Amino acid sequence: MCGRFSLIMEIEGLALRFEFEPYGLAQPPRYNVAPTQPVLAVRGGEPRQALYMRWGLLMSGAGQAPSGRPIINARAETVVERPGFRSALARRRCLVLADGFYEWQHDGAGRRPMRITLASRAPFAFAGLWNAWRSPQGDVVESCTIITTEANELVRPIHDRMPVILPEELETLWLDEEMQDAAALASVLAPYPSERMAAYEVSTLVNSAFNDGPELIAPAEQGRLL
DNA sequence: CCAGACGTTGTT
DNA sequence: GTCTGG
DNA sequence: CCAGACGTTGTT
DNA sequence: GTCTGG
Repeated sequence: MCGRFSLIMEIEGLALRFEFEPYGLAQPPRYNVAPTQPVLAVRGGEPRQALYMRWGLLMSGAGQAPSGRPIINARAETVVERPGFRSALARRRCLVLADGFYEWQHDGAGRRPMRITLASRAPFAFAGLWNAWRSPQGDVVESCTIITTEANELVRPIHDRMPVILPEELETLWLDEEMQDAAALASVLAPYPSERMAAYEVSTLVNSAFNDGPELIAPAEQGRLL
């Protein structure tokens, strides 16, 4: 799954790479983005729109409170058929920007945090869905979820699920609101190729969502490399 | 019809 | 909202 | 995802 | 164990 990630590049670089206007967006380097925190998302249209959304989709109740816990992930294998995701998949797709994500490898009693990046170390986009929930007071909360799929060969020793990273050439397709072919959308939600990714062990400092700094992405002493 | 869930992960 | 269960 | 709290009553 | 908060 994907429950923690990083986004370190400055906003101007992200704006060039993902084709949005950076004005008004402050993006401090984030080494430990956790559920319920704001994430930088890009929506389709001309031009594309970048904004912050709360991570964890608030499933809309009938106007009162959001129902249940926020949903930080959606399964690619079932997202097409789930009622709760249906309208978001049709009309509210987005990119969630990142440059690495963390998975905890469980062995015996222990747990080792691993950081997984592109081999190039370039930033990338998770396939996301978003939602707008209006509170009784009239406030609109925009929230999003990250789609997951089965792990590729690189990630499988660490964990059996991984987030969907969109190949750069498919980002526009994912954001295209005219695209309504469910089979075509589902085919986009595939594991990213192992040979273009890398993984290494990091310090358990990343375990606490209160920690955030460059030391979180430093390779662990005598840590594993994949 | 209304009421109540709606999601994932991991662990057992 | 939209779907399932009663 | 992980970390950390988790409860009431009455009395001070 | 289970729930909430980040």
